[in-house]
Amino acid sequence: MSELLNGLNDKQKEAAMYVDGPLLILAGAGSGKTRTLTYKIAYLLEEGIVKPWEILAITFTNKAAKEMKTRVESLIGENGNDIWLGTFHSVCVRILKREINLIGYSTDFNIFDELDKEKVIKEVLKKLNIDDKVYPVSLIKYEISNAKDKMIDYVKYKNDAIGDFRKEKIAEVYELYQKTLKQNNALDFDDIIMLTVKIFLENPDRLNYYQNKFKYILVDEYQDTNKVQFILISLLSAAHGKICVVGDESQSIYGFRGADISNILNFEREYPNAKVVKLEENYRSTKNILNAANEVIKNNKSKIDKKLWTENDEGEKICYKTLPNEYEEVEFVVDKIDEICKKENKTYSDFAVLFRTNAQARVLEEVFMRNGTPYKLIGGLKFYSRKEIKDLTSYLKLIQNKDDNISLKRIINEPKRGIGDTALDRLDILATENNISIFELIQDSNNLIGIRSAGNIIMFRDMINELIALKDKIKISELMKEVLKKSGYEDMLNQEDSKESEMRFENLMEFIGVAMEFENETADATLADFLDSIALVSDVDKLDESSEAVTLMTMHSAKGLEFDDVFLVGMEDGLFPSKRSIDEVDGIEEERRLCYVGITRAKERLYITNASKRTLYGSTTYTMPSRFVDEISDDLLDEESQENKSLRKRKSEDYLDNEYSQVDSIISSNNFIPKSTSNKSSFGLSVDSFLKNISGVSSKPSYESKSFNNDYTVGMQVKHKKFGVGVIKKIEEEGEDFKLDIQFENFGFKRLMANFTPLEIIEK
DNA sequence: ACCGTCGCCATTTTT
DNA sequence: TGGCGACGGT
Repeated sequence: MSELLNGLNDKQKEAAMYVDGPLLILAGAGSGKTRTLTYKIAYLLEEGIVKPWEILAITFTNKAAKEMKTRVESLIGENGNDIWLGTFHSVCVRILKREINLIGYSTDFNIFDELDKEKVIKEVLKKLNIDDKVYPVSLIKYEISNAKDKMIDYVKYKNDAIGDFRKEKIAEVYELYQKTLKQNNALDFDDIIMLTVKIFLENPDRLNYYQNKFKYILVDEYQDTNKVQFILISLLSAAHGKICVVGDESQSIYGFRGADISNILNFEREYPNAKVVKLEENYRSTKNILNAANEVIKNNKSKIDKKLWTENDEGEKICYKTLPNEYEEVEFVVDKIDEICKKENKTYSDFAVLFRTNAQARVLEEVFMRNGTPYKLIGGLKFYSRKEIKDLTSYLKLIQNKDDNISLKRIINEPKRGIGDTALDRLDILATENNISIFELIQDSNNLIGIRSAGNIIMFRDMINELIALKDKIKISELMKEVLKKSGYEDMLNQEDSKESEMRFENLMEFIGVAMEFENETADATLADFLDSIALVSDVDKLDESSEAVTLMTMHSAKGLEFDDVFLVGMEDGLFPSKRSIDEVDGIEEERRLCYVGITRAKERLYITNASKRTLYGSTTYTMPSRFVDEISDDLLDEESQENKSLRKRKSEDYLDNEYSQVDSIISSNNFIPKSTSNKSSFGLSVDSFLKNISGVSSKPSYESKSFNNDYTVGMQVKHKKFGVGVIKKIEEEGEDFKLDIQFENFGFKRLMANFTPLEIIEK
């Protein structure tokens, strides 16, 4: 036997070496799952059991795929590139690029993101004269996506809907939506998987080819696979059954997206000869943290019998703290981080703050910035959904795929070229009538007779044609620069000459930088490849562990990651577990699994916090601690936290009896605040400040307001009382304030808010 | 055609 | 709270 596997424990070794048939690895959090998978691939290759290109390995994120690839390479040498290693989506796109013409799409296809999708649905609703108040876009999006996850195309959906008026309506939308996508030669996320399966089902020879090609299949995070993904994997492994899936049902947190936990629970039923290996030793966390996780998850009914243990130390007790409001909650976090950093030899990247909803991110950002604590926020405002990035992408998508009407509509009048809605509507109708794309329609100037902006449309068309001619002659990054020049986008931003337009331009430059990086990494990089790659990246993929900053993200995004010290913030019933999950039995179980994921991210220390009063979505409420906190027994908490726990329990009851009703009665009995209209009183006082006046409680701490300060310029030398001398590298507008990126001589890079930071200007 | 303003609405998680 | 669409004025 090879020495290769010496780095594994017995169970891991057993899992790595079993390659004869279906294998289910039940891998608890922190049990060395990725390690086992990596070694398994290395073992397969080194033993000569399969060739690299005969391995199909599917991970949950691109980042995980990349990591695995490098690790395999460092274990066995240089041929990791030939392995088919990627997410379900990236692997399927790769297959579709070869096979999609079998189902009547062309290989130039574009991938539509959520925004494109919504646009199409809105258009369809309008065309079908369906009221989007009765059938909201969000609902339809969800219905279509759900159907596709279950392999239900619009024909079947329509059949199933007979007799149900509502469903019949939705079926109509689904049908036209799908036809529109096809006409645009575009796929949405769900199509990528569903159509791949469709090709296999309709073309046995193609299925056969890939069945023979992939002699060994591995799937990571198996608990998060949905029905179509299950079918895909089953089809591909049907011939030889050489399949290894790894997962942990306790970490299944994507049920809302169609992930089907029964895929993993019933694996042994699907594959009766399957071998099962349980990895139960945890290498990540202290005993206290692990016990807390175990205590929480044991309240779930549906789980496979499995208990994590560790030989690590007990570690510190868990800290549970309640703060008056969400601002002070985060201030506590920031102070704690500073305190630990000072005391111990830790860097900011050892910390993570995890939260349930993205809406919480705003306060986190505000307080971190004000305090000068470097942070990286994952998710939230996505780079690729910024207007300017979407615009440039739309140009590229149209250049790549002339049938993409959605992209064309987005940019035909961006920058403004005097082509308005009336003209566009006419083009749209005409194109639909002739069954061609809008871009094709405007190739013939005769089609534009009678349209006032015909001249402008012709100029637009010629410009795009020129860019199309350039497409294969120059590099992607060069093409992007050409687009910005020829389209007048660059001129538009220059003319605007505001802080905002400057920022937009910088974003575009950053985007071009991404393209350059792509060109360097990928041999023969085509525009299509680039567009696919940006459509399929997630925010976590871009997480840079090396940069010294605290990671702020949702618990969902945190899956698969680990940090020394973890803060779980906003642990309040209604927020976490979320209000909407509380009624559903399975809902609360999924939330509990999410909590389990959150807790098990921590290696050394775990902080759990909540605010007794929280303002979210514009309304302020008094909160109750999360039920998950109750599930952690007292002996795992430090003394102060135990007190807080019992106090808070009583206190929240008190709130309901006394304080809350008191405040409530003041509000309702007082004529200052008209209940029906808004939360502003006739004196312009918000409920917040009103409450502050009567009770001395405020949800936002008040800060001394300084005069509005935007005297700073890039390159200026400044002095901060804590960080000393530094140079301003970047200024970004942020509401009425400015973010300043400053490189300090002794304290490194910081991001500060101009209005909250006392800075002395040393030199201009 | 364009731009600004108003009011309504939802509001979990995302490959 | 804020994002988005509808509407109306220029």
